[in-house]
Amino acid sequence: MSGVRAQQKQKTRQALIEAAFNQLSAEHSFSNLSLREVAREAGIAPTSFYRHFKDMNELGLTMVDEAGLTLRQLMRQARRRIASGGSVIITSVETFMEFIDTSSNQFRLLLRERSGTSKAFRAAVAREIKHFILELAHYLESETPCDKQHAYMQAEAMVTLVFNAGAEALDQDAQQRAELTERLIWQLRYIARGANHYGS
Amino acid sequence: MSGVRAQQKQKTRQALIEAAFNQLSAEHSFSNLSLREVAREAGIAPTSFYRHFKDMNELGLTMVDEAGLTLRQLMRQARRRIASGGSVIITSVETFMEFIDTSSNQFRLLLRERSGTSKAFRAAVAREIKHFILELAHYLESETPCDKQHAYMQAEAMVTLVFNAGAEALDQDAQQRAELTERLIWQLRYIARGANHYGS
DNA sequence: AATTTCAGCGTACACTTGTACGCTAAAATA
DNA sequence: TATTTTAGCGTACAAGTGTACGCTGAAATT
Repeated sequence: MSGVRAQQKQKTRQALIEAAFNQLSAEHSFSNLSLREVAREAGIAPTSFYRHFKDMNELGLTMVDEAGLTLRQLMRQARRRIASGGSVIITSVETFMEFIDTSSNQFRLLLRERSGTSKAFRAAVAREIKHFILELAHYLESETPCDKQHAYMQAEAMVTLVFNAGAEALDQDAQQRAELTERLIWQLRYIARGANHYGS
Repeated sequence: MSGVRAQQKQKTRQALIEAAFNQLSAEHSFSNLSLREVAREAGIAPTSFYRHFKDMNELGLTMVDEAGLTLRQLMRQARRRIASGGSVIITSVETFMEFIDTSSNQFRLLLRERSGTSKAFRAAVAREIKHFILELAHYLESETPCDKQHAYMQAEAMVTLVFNAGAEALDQDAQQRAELTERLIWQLRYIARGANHYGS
């Protein structure tokens, strides 16, 4: 196992994934990608693609997983920052905005495939987001005076708003983003306040 | 003017638009549509398409306008229902869910192109949504004890949640939708409560 | 050392796509 | 009535797509 051979295979597999991410942009969505172009950028022949993925679909699902992983890692980092004494809401929002900024193509993938044309894709993205919501709900339940049900609904609403703000931020400059972020923070406060009122 | 000729032209133009809407579905987004297929379903030769639209893009923007119009008409109807004594939140949500149900392809277009690959599309959808938000903000400002700024942020948050719930509802059966709707209504209450607290 | 496995290649094929070009017939205009 | 306008058609073409098939050489296994 893990010989020169398998190692090289893993390498070009990753090259395919990275090539595909590279080709995502504001003007290019996953469904616009062609197998041939991805293979070209990865430096292999079109037909060699099949040695790694059965389908473009399979590649895509792998990419969703990878983007989800990135997101989860980032939020773990956010939790560390919170533990060492930051505001929950502000730190989370800032961290998420960093994700939009540094991994915009990964975010774009999640954003678009959430309402894309493949049920499997939509399900995969929904799973990632649900993970996110559950984590936040768990936190809210233990740290605030809040019913379990209300904690979940609160978390769901918050994640929805953050995610959507991220989507808007993609098209904006620094100035607009700052305003957007400020509004978002207010909106999260509304929810926190409302949920605590109803859920205790 | 308005002779037999112009009338017929208008008719096939509408046929193109309807053909395109028909071809949208859970598995087929606008960017997957091909000029030829749309022309085929509309019953004209591919090259005749250009007599009506310069581009598939131009068709798409027209479709966004049409979907926005449908939405606006529906919400006007909602306002009438509210005026004759319904709960604001519940009536609005129900009306919106009807829109998802009866015009799902129009909704799908707005939903997807909001984060699609064409800046013009994104802007067009954003415009429709903003219109929506402003209307709601105006209402909230006059009917609840709420700062102008807070009214806007409240409206924005509410519209975001409703829109997103609609997106989720697309993949769900009646049972799940009912649960989703119930959660959504709670979440809107959170926001209303929170905004009224901060904005007065 | 002999054999098997398999990542990557090149060729080939059947399709689909957008659109340029010129024609036709009927409606509109003069 | 004679002329112009134009919605719609058919042909044609270059470009791009996914993928079937068989080969090769080097790594892995026996």
